[in-house]
Amino acid sequence: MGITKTEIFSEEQNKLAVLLKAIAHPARIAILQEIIKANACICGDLVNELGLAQATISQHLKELKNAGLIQGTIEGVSVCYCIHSENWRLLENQLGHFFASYRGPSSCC
Amino acid sequence: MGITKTEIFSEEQNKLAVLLKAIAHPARIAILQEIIKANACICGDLVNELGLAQATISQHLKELKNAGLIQGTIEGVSVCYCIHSENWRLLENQLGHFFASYRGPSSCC
DNA sequence: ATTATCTATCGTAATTTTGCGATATAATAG
DNA sequence: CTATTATATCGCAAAATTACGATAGATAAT
Repeated sequence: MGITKTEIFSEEQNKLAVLLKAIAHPARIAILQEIIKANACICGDLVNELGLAQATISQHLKELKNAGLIQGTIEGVSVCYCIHSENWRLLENQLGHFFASYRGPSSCC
Repeated sequence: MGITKTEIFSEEQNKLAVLLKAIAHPARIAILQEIIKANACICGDLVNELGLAQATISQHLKELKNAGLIQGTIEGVSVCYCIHSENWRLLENQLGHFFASYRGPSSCC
């Protein structure tokens, strides 16, 4: 099929999957790391830093923006991207809880 | 294209992306939550719990196993799956550092 | 106004993902 | 040995993802 059966899962499971999918690509991980490293936001610099075409970078940025992980403000001709701090912290917490919910090895395996 | 350009990214970025992709699906999130909840490992119970076909569940389990997030041991006719505690903690830490590397909002945006 | 620069979008092609029926494999039961 | 049960694999179809050239839109510079 190629279509995920979202109806049978909880809202929380679906939302977490969407956010994780947004990060689950080396280019988008690299973009996020660059944005974090530059602290002040960068923009088309990403095209120079990473070895991807401008259209590709723009598309990845759009996906990260759609997921709410980054936000962009127009700065003259260029666009300044930075982390959406609130959503970033929310995901950080949600993932923290998800991983911490596992409490050590069990009897079998 | 449809092919990710892994050559231009670091080993760390690629590996993290692979692990995140493994979790970035509601069915696999649900499977992991079930395994964690059952503490002692379950197996084909997942087919009953989630509303997916046996072949589909088996495929998701395979992906989680390939990513090293779970492990399965044969228990008679059935297979017992559980969290791979070491790899689980490794990913937990890696993600923790990734999210914590962001240190609050910047000047622009 | 014209030009240059930066970013977004469109269209397309290759590839991957998702889901499942059908079937194969493996282990236990009778 | 045969039947039963549990899981894995195969093959397929639909859909989503990835990447990029071409192009459009918007802003600044001359």
